[in-house]
Amino acid sequence: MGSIATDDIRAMPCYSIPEAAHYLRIPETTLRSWVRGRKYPTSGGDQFFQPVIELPDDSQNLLSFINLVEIHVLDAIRRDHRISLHKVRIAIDFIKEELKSDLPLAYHKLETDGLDLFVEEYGQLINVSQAGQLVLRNLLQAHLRRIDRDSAGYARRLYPFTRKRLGQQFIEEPKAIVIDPRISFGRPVLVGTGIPTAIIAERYKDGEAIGALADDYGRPTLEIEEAIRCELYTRAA
DNA sequence: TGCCAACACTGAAGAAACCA
DNA sequence: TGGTTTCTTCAGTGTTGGCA
Repeated sequence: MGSIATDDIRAMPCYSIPEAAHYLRIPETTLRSWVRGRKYPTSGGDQFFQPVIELPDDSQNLLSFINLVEIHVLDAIRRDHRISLHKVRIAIDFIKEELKSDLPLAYHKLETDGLDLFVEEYGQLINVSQAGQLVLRNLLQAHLRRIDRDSAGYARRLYPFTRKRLGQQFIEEPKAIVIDPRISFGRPVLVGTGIPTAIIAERYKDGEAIGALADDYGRPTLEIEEAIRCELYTRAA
């Protein structure tokens, strides 16, 4: 059975909704709906949109690192391939049952057995073509490749996307930024260092040149640019 | 105490999916 | 095919907490 201890640092609530939305480049309101649900008006009165992601503590609006990974995967399924949330819920329930895991979106079996199960279930739900299944598979794999796992198969590190999405171009983005709950309180840092991207972006905003920052930290210019992109991304970008 | 920023909540609109 | 429902997003308002 796939589950994670509640005292595991990865299951601790530590990311606010705006913060998680920023790191994962998802509209804040969408993320809020996914984790808290929301009511919406219908002709027969208000209905409630059920949350898709379960927070570690319902009384706090804080996400865990595991939630971050789940949303990273959900985002690939939902937004990049435009699968309706209704179908996503059905497919998630299906793989949850098949994988015997409470956290199917954050569990390694999604990458092995689950991906095919999901594609298979998704195919049954909407009768997707072989070509469509291949595209879905590639997109999901691109997102899953950005997750490092421990020996038990649970997400240990996440390499968030830092660039604006243009079709499938983002699939080959460099893994320059990492979110690791054991480093810098789980805030994004340059890979292989403990240097928070927020510090780099702050210095850049204060007028320091990218080249100077690269020299100062002894890191390639590309990494500094990725750090700045990660932090200074806005919806208008 | 008042100001400000960040966050939370919700109405409304529009697009997409669903269904008879 | 058209009405209804679902979902996403924008925009506006309310709340809360930090700070001078």
